[in-house]
Amino acid sequence: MRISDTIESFIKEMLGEDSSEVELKRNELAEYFGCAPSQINYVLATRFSPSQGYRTESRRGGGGYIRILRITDSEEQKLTWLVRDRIGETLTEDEAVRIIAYLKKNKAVSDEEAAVMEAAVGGRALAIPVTPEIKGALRARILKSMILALGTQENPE
Amino acid sequence: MRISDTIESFIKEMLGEDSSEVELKRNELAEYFGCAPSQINYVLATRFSPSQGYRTESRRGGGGYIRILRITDSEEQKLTWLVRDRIGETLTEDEAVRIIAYLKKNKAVSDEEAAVMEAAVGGRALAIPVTPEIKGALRARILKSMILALGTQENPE
DNA sequence: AATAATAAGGTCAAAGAAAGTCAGTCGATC
DNA sequence: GATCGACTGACTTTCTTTGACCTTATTATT
Repeated sequence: MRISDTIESFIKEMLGEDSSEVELKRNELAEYFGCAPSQINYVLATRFSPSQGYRTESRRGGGGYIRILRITDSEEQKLTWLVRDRIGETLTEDEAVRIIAYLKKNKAVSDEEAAVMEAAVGGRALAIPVTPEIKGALRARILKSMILALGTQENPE
Repeated sequence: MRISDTIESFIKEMLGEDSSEVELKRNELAEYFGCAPSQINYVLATRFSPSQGYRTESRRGGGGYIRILRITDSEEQKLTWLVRDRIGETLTEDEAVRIIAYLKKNKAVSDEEAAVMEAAVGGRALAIPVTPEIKGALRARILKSMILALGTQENPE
């Protein structure tokens, strides 16, 4: 039996029914399973990557830890793609605001990110002598680019 | 459990709801938590820095103290204003990228926020039939708006 | 008043405690 | 026999904790 699989099961057991989050000590776990600590990282990388529906946080130093989180309901990415398809060639400011609010509500972006995005497509930013058509197109493109940047930012996979 | 975290909570507890200021004795606190006095300084440095919305004053000698103050409109903002003044009426893509890198380096924005910002002023977003002049002005305005949004946004602590 | 003693807090470097990285070994499979 | 997944260990980076020494303020002494 591959030890990686054992560790994987163990963690998934812990995540189990209820909690969608588990915290562990890398060294303890490694000792428990009698393997190299770095193997834990291997397991995380191969079995708990974002594309597999998990996210991990960690901290080094004294009292360090590794936290594994199940990405809850259909994952930011899906939202992202959906929204991206919903944005056409042009966009009013109102529409943009609504879309950003939606992203925020669904935890696809943080409050800060949302603020940045709104600023980028807001009236102040685009107060410039171009036709309304161009402005609309601009808004759509800027928002798309930003959302896309978010999506491709994380997860080196 | 990390003792630094315990001390952090303790202080935040004291700051609590109402008071935005708390005064304490370094040695007393250290003894109370059974740690080296200098650890208090460590906690202050890592958890109550200006960029985290706090400022500290202190005094040595007999009757000395350490005072911790929550800051309302802050230091980091200063960076923000500075940069904002540095951005003129127009901006090339290269300049924008450099400014964003600067913000990132100074921890004024996170990696994600930087990515969003770059996307907003990047070539893809602004690939639209307007003159280079307008594009430059647009870039400057969008970036300014976004940075400004950051400044007024934060401080949920 | 000048000085000495005492009572704080500040600094910094070093040690310790985790976790991360990456290149490379080892089998199994194709 | 080349490739792929599992696994390891040496090295790196990050965060925490401590202690020895420094600076500054107050208080007591002459």
